[in-house]
Amino acid sequence: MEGLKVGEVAKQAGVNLQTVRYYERRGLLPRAPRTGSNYRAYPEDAVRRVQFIKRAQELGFTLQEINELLSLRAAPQTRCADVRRRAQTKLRDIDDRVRTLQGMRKALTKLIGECSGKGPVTQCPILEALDSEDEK
Amino acid sequence: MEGLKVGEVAKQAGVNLQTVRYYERRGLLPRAPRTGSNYRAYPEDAVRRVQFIKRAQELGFTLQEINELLSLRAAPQTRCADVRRRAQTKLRDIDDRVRTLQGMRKALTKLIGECSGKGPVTQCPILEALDSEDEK
DNA sequence: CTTGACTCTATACGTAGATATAGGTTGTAG
DNA sequence: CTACAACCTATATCTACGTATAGAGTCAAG
Repeated sequence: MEGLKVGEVAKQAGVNLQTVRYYERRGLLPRAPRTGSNYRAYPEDAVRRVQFIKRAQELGFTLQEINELLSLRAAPQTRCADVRRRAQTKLRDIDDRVRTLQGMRKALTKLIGECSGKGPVTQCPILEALDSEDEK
Repeated sequence: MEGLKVGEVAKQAGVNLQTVRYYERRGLLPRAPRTGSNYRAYPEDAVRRVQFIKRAQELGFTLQEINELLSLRAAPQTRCADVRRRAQTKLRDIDDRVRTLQGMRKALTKLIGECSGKGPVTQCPILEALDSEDEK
């Protein structure tokens, strides 16, 4: 029989069995075609898709947002300008996140530097770094 | 009376009143000193701290992780090497997130480029971008 | 000295995102 | 044939993170 069974997808993607079915119900995975005995038969790339979802979640995207990201391919009937507009919105969102993370990154680097030095680290450099972000 | 009342902190930080108290209970905000009538009197920087928490949450950090980030100042008795080690762990975590986001960023940029061009976009470029990330 | 907006604690409820369980079917190894 | 694992649907339960409500105290304006 063609395709992966739900347990195989779950195992390969490193998630719980129920999670895969849950994603399908939520529409994050396309509804898998069924075998004669009503078993789900997933295409190979379902595993990649689940892994993508997990990664995106770690970055703070909700399942709803992830769905939007995943839908950003141009479906035949989708107006190109629309896809473009939505992609640009997502792009701005991502850039924001990157900027904030780099603020934190800088603060941590500074902390590590100071800490390998001599003096005591008296303040909370992460808070400071993000403050200066705000002010700039 | 010195300090901000809980409602002022909440308003200035743009969060619900209960959220501030909740963060205090969870240890994300230091327990505020109380006035004679048992009102919380927060220091000015409580607002910044709440804002930091919110930002970090949007980036996918749990309250537990945020607490760890906020604790990364060197308390007088904290061993410097320990702070350093923890900061480096967080730094790696942040770098991972940035890398994944930049993979997505690239994919979206590509999508936008293709879409402003002529041909139909048949695949899901976000998935593709992250795949190639994995393979490299 | 009352009224209204704020505070307190304690407890209940709500939502997102899973994860578990119950009761039943299928597929395969012995 | 039997047993056992993996599957099905439906429903219940769990965790993290809030948010709301109840019942009572505080404070400033009129």
